[in-house]
Amino acid sequence: MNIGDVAENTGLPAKTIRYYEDIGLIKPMRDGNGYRRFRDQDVHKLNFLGRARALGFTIEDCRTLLALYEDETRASADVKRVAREHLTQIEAKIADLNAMRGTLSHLIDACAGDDRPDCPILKDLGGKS
Amino acid sequence: MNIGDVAENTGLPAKTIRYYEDIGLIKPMRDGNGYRRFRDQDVHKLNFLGRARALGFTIEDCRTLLALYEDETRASADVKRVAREHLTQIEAKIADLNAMRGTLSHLIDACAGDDRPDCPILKDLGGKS
DNA sequence: ATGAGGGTTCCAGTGACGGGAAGGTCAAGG
DNA sequence: CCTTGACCTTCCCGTCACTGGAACCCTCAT
Repeated sequence: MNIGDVAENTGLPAKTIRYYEDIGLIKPMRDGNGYRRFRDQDVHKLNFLGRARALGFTIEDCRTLLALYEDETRASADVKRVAREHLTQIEAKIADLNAMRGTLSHLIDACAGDDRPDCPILKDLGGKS
Repeated sequence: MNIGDVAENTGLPAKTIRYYEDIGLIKPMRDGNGYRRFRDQDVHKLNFLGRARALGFTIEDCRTLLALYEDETRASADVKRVAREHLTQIEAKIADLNAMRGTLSHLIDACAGDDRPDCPILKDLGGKS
């Protein structure tokens, strides 16, 4: 399989696939003409990576998870720890965003949104609360 | 005021303040020795920027908001539009993160987290659901 | 004179790619 | 045989909002 077919199959852009090779996540073979040749195992890894990235894992987490995936002697505790730490990050981000949303929607509700200059949003940002 | 005092007053790192000057958000004066000299209006702008950034507005949004802030003839509708668009982005992000959190916590709950290799997290990422 | 503690500029790096240039390869059609 | 168009390759720059660090200047106290 060439990179275009793999891109279509995995849903990952060709650029991303090349990037993943660059940083050593996958190691496809090469044909005589220099084209990358992807075996099933490469495609499988890419699907793994795509799903892990979709769950928000960083590339370094993905590297770790992939290594655990390939290691038949892994302890599931190691996987779980990585996942739990990531979950903690996600929850922290959600909390931050919820705080922003709360403040913002409050301010938006208070703003007339007409052609007059008075604006509680700017008033708040300006510190005159 | 020199940059160090401004940094302390606003809570913004000196590096960030220099960056904001670089990209034209503020235009502090210069002393004879080349040091930046910040007037109250500069400090005020920086506080504005700090608060807007804390609400998650992009730098370009901040530029827009600052321009509106300075424009006595603005329409609050313009401010509100910027804020609403940002709120939409935030809500989209929250939705994404909530979806991730749901899947992740599900998988984490299903994982024994012991020294055995069996792991529903990896099984899911591997596509064998 | 020296040292500490400001300040300055400029360059490189972050994460995870995306855009685009310049060029090699391949299969099909005229 | 030649061309065309769709692939593929590498390489470098840009993103966003900074952060770190090097190399250097200024000021004041000892």
